[in-house]
Amino acid sequence: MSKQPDQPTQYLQIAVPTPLRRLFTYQANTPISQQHIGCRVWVPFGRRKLLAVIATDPSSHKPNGVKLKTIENLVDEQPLWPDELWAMLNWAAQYYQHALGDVLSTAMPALLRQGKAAEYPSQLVWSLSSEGQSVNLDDLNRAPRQRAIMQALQETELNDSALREQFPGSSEVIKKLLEKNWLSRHEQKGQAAIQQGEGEAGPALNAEQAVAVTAVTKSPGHYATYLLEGVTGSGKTEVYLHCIEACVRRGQQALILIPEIGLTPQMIQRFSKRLDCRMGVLHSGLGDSERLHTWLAARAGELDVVLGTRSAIFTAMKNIGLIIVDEEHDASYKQQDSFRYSARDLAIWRASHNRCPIVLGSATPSLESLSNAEQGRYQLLTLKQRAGNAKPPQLKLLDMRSQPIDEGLSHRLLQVMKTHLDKNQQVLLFLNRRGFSPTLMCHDCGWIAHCPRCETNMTYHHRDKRLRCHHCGSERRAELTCGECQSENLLNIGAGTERIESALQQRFNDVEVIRIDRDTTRRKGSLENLLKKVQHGQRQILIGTQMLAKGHHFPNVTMVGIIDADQGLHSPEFRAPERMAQLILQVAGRAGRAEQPGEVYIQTHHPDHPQVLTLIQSGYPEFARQLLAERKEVGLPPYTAMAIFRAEAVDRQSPQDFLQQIRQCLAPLANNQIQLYGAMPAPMEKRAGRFRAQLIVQASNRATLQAFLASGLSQIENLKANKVRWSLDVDPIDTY
DNA sequence: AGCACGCCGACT
DNA sequence: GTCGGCGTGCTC
Repeated sequence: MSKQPDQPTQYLQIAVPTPLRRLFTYQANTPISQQHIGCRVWVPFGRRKLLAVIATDPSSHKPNGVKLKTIENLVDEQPLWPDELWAMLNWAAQYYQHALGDVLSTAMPALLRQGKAAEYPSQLVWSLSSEGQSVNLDDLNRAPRQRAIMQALQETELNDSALREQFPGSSEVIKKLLEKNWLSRHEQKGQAAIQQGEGEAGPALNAEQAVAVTAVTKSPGHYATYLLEGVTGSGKTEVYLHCIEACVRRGQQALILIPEIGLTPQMIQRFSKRLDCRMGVLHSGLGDSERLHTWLAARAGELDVVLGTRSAIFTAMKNIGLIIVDEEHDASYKQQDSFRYSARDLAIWRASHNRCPIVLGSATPSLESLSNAEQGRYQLLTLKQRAGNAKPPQLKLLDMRSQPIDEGLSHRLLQVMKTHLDKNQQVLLFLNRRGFSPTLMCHDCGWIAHCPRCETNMTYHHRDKRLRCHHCGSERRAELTCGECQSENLLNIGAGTERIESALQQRFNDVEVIRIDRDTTRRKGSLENLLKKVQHGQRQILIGTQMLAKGHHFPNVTMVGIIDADQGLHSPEFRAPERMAQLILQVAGRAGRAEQPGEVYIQTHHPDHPQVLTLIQSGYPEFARQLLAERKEVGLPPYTAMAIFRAEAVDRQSPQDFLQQIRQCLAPLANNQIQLYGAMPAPMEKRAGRFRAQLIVQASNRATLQAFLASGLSQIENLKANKVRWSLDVDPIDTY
């Protein structure tokens, strides 16, 4: 492209995908205007070519002191993002103190990140040619790979990626078949990710649900955050569906975020059954080209509803009218590496800047959201009634102190289980610890099997007699003798789900015991199979981890047992009690969904603990109120804003030394609104062979924190962190 | 984060 | 003599 002689050279600020928190100036070789902000460009960067984004207006001022390179080429004619989303991404880079180039890069569908055109991707689709259709498969018995491919294509045509996935390493075979003229190829627009809903009618709303729907839908075009607090089974989804229908009827789009859990397909199915509109779905199982297709369709306004997990918050929308965040307290909304954003918090920003309502739904809202509701920033909507008049489950404590205990199960718990099983009902037991036993110890000398890479015990898995570290994944054959004294007298201390399962199988030998945890659901489809078994069964015992807790319907479960409620009481994590309560109530919510009222038994060694008592006797809202009072007392979030600098290295000392340097950069900038804690070792100092340390920054509010971090970071970035990897986490959800 | 340059140990 | 270990420094 030739440059007009009368035009001064244009200089562009470019956001390059690198962790460096600054923009880079390039010369333009083609006329660029303000309209190009948000367009992708290829740029030379160091010794490589990177796909970057034009971040600001072109300027005719040449910055001095640096040699400038020229952009290679402009990829997009139009900006990738609508203004509102562009604004959100820029804000997020600021707020989370993350490099804009990196933020923009994570906000793009993978194919756009690779430089593919922002057009509906077409797929190569393979089918049999007319000649191929008349081939007799039995003639191909001596070419089994050819036969397999021909057979598959006889049943249905396959797109290129599916074909190569089903028949890995068969490109030569495919070439052969093509030469024989048995195959044909054509380009087809990928449509797979877009579904047309069926618009089936739902149940009538009860009074509380109707109130909630009216509140959310009454003033379109205005921002408000609604905290929809509804116990399990109270029909939050029904409220969502009505709000979405109203939004779509007005001709606007709805964005729905759901947590990253195995039941995404069920949720999708439920939505597509009910909603009579065009729905796009974004989840982890999707291929790159389907993702891009959905993203573009949403941007073009060809979708009415977009449903997806965390990263769906980056979906471009043409006319957004409603955002829903289901299970808003769920930790999976926070990205835990590189760009550590909270999709829930970004969703609130996005709603407020688009002047649309946002609904945060949960049976057990986060303390942040409850406090926002209390202070009038959010509007609280409560659903107390369970659908079909199901009675709320009763929570009962089982005092474990000086009780006879069999493999972690008290005799009282076993008795109650028996009465439920005798009535042909199902019992669900929850234990958030998989494997057989968390500790393998020598009875003679006290030696314990440790992880070589973490400062933790290894968990014994009985099925394959191996020790596994649940923190770093390292594993080995379980020792038969003590590593210190060669004694054969090794003890398994404590119990995980695998051990409970086998103990129950022995005790209730005529009852089917089903274990659901990461170990029994590793294979694709095995979770679905187990769930199906449970759905149709009766007189069964289910034993499982968190996987059981989230969202599934178990209509025949009338009793729930929490095997160990004490884990949350001793953790150094300040959110641990909140998490534990949310988990217990989520599990408790599995009981008594049908006509039979449910019973929930909670085993504890601390039946007098005030937190435990409050949760049992007064319920979650009161429990949360007390926790909030404590947080206020000691100045923890949500009453302060927090950020954590983390550092890790192969040696123990250098992470702490490096954070100490950071502290020295920050200390002079601090005032009485800022507190620094650390550098100190992380709660689990050694993990996966690396030592970790942290420095906590607390400020009286988010704006103060924000300004403080921004002023300190340029200096910090110039520190040389040799061998130390460091990161900054704004609004961390754990100090892990 | 990449990626190259650069300076010291075991190989053909 | 060279292949390659990873320390260090830079990226418009």
